[in-house]
Amino acid sequence: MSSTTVGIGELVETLREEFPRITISKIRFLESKALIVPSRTNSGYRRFSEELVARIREILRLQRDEYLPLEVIAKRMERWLPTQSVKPASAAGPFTVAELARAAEVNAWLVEELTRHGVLREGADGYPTASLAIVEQASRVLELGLEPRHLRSVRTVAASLADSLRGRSEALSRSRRNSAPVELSSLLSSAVAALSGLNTAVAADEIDRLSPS
Amino acid sequence: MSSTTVGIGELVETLREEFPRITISKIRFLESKALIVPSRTNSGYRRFSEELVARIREILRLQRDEYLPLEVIAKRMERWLPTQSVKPASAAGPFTVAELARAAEVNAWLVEELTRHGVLREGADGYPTASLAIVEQASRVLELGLEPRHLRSVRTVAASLADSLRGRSEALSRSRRNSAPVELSSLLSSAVAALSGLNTAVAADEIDRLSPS
DNA sequence: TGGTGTCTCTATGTTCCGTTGAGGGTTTGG
DNA sequence: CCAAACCCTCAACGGAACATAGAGACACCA
Repeated sequence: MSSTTVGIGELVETLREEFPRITISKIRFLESKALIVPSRTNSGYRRFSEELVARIREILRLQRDEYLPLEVIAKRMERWLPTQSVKPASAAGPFTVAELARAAEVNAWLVEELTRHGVLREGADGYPTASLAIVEQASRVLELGLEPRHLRSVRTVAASLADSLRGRSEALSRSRRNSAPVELSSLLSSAVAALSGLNTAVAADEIDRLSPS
Repeated sequence: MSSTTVGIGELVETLREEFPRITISKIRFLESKALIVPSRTNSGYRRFSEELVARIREILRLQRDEYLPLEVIAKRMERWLPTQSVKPASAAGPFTVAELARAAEVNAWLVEELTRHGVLREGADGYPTASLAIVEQASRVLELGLEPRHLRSVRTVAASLADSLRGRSEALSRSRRNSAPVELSSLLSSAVAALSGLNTAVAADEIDRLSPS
């Protein structure tokens, strides 16, 4: 129950490895912008849980690698990471088809289509929580004219990606000093960013192939 | 040879449809930051070619949708779009395997692997110019531990994407007042951004599936 | 020729992203 | 119990990026 927490000094010490320019005042600044909500000791000192440390890493990474303004990061993170520990979660699974469709504001048939094509996976007790984000994102893509069947391979890619990242994460964990669980989600973000660059390049080539200028 | 050009007033008029807050002074500002280099009449008036208009659209889109700072946009665009019309192009195809490997600073075997798995396509006279970007992006992805074979499906997705976008582009062109070729590359960027959101969501689900917390 | 469009250049404004410093509590260990 | 190290809040400051506005002058078209 009682997971470990660190103070702001130790936190910055830890983060400095990956983000050399981090400072205590920047952490406080992030709190002032409501991107993080550390807990406090009785005397008012901030305490940072492991979860929160991971969240901060992700915030810094989004800022560094994707140049996102903090406001946008805040919006993006509120979907899938708790500010502190308890999340009302826009909605939590497992879902039924109807619940999922309702939560994502799409037709039930879309959920079924996505399932048929393996984009969504249905667990024993229904669709897992992550399904909601998937449906939402998929519907954005489909607005562009793609068909659900075109999305089949997304699952395939994701599976190999996840697999290779797990391996990498374990390797990193072993090589580092000690604990530092090396957040999978952080690795994942980097990987997806890289993949999306590749997607762009190949799609550009594809367009070129079909209608060479 | 002599394609049409527009003045700065007409340009802003045109862009306002998609970017309501655009102003003449912002266009001049973009030029001052070297993101665009319009040609000039003898008397010094700016003239904007269709190509350049497309480029400006893309700049504004990157700024609006992906929140990129102008400096980053500049860097990103210098790869694949001409500032004006002639591009030195970091290198232009068609390439041989060796040339491509050299330009992308990778081993020749990687080029061959990528070809074997359909990520790269070889034209009659060699690898097309777009191949360079593909190899560069792919090598970034592979650093994360994926294997070339995992990238197979990237081409598949890109192909359906390109196909559906072409259809959409034609539809849009027809429905709009007149010319406005509706830049494929701009549509493409939006689509890839959407796809990358989906990738993230599915990969997160995949990680969750393998090691449920 | 006059009205509108465009030019350059300089000044001003806004927002984001922090940093600094004053003034004052807390913790730890010798 | 006291010093050194750590942490707190709050308000002021600062720089860079992103524009906007206006003055003064030339260009273009009727």
